[in-house]
Amino acid sequence: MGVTIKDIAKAAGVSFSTVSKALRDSPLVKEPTKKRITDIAMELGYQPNAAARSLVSKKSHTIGIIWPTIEGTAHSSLITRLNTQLEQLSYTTLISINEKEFAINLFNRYQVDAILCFDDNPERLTDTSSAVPVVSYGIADKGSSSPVVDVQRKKAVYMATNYLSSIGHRFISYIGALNNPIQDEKAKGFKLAAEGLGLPGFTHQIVEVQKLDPYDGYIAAKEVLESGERPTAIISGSHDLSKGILRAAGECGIKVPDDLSIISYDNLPDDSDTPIPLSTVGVPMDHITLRLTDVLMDVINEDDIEKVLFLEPELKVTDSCRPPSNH
Amino acid sequence: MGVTIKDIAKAAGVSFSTVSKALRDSPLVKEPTKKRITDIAMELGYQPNAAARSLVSKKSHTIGIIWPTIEGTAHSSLITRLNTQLEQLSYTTLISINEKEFAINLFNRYQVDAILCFDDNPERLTDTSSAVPVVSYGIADKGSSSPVVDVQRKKAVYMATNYLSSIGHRFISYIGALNNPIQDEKAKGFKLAAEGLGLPGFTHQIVEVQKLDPYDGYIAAKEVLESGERPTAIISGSHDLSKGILRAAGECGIKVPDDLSIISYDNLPDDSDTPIPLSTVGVPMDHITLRLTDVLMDVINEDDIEKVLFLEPELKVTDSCRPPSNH
DNA sequence: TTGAAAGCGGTACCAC
DNA sequence: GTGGTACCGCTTTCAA
Repeated sequence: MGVTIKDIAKAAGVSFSTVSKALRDSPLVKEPTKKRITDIAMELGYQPNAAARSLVSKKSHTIGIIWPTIEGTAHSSLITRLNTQLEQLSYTTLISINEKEFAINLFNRYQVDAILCFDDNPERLTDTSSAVPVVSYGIADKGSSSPVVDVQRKKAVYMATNYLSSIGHRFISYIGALNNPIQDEKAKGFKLAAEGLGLPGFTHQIVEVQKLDPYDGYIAAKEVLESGERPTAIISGSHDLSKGILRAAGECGIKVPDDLSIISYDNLPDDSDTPIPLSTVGVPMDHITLRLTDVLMDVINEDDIEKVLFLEPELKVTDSCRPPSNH
Repeated sequence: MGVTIKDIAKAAGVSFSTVSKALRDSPLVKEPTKKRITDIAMELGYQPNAAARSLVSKKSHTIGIIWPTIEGTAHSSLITRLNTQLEQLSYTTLISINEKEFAINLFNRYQVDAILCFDDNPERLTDTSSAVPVVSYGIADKGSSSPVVDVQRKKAVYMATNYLSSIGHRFISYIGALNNPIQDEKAKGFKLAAEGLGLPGFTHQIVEVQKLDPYDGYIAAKEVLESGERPTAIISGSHDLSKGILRAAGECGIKVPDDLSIISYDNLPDDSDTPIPLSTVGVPMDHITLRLTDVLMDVINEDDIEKVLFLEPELKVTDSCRPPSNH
């Protein structure tokens, strides 16, 4: 097996406790000694043993992320950012794709300092006991005992719907998935706003897709736009869906925003991979990353933590939105 | 912090070494004692400390997977299967999305038993030194010192191309990505076969896409099929691309397989989410999973390991292929 | 400024 | 069958 501090101690002719201090850059070791030791460590390719270290220090400087829905690809971008951000706070990230309970146990055994759980199914109340603090990214749940960060998807789509009606739209469609609680939230926001408006002659429509790829948006939009009576505005459940919707509009000879307004639920910064800049609504990814790492640091330091943290969605209106032309 | 075997020992009125044995189901402990101890452990919610355990046993029963290209979503399905398969071998899986060198160091510190690296960039020769054995999934590379499992993407597409020409096709298009070495391999196989055929009047064409979503396949196929002279067969770089291609064909009034044959590069089992069953070529996902876990177990047990393991692609011909109608 | 020694939570090998 | 004890590699007092 690998090189230990004892090997280094022998090579440097000092005691192993001196090596330990030197490697942790302790001021208790004289500079020349320190340099000699670090040089030898480098040369020998020393890697500190995380097991031994976390055993004694009770800290691993590691965050465990539970991500059972890997195949959905939903959170990959957020996880990448979190990984980067945590690295800057000198934490490393470990991911498990096992289901919640199993992964929590796994990370408890590994003594990670905190766990972040992407739980698409917040319903189950089974609050697995965990010595390590757990933070969930999902939907605020009254019953949950661990902190939850909620990006208020319902509110986001609600805001978008109200905005579109406020500038005159009277027939709005929502295209999105309904097949899990997270996605369903968005549709709920749409329904809530549309039904709440109570405007005479106002029409709304929910079109379900199974996946959130551009392709699904394309298919759904084709159906919507080729039917007799068509909406003057579409709200889409994701950026990718919107790409497909844009293409469908193009093929149907429908101009955005002249004949059709589009708002996309989206956390991504505008990466301009669409023909026109899309109007979006949602909590910007950077906010999510920052707040999530904040909460993780808080639970690690046992600071006072609010049980539920609602992040505020933002509506960014661009050229993809305009009052309907017939008004 | 958590419950330790000493807490259990105290509660059960036995020594902590007895607890250790009982929990590992050693035959050296009398049944009633064992039961009493395991009951107490359960009640107290005992979780063995992985750090302590791997420190002394030098084994963690954990495999580290390095997956820097998380956002590409390419390997998610394979990773899910690996996770399941390894679980059955009583290994747990930990994933890092950091870049290779960093992740290797991380997993070395964590004393995982073996590392599996999804390295899309096998060119860089920097063979990071690792006390833990590393297995790569990628492209066989003469220089590499650690075992590589190669699914021979080039050969797979080569086989598909030759098959299509053997049944009479004289104009074949390849639709796929070229933007990384892995994807490029497939295009190389196509080119190699097409140019090697040396048939008079044989035409081939490579159409590049940036991503492997159905949408990209749709766009590319539209272009190909709407041009004047069009191919009688298309080989596609992925299952998802093929879905888009099928749709494009449908919209252009081109019948598969009557007017157009399609073979898809694919490792997935037929999940029949296409209107007609697609012909596929590639190493079946189950083979990959099995061989990969085999190799991992081998390196762990220090069995003799072949440095390079080529897996054989299979061509599965279904109703999406047929000789061109004008022949 | 350095070294010695006591653990951290387990496993495994001894005695009894 | 059970308990005692010596580690695993490291951090952290406390003495020298």
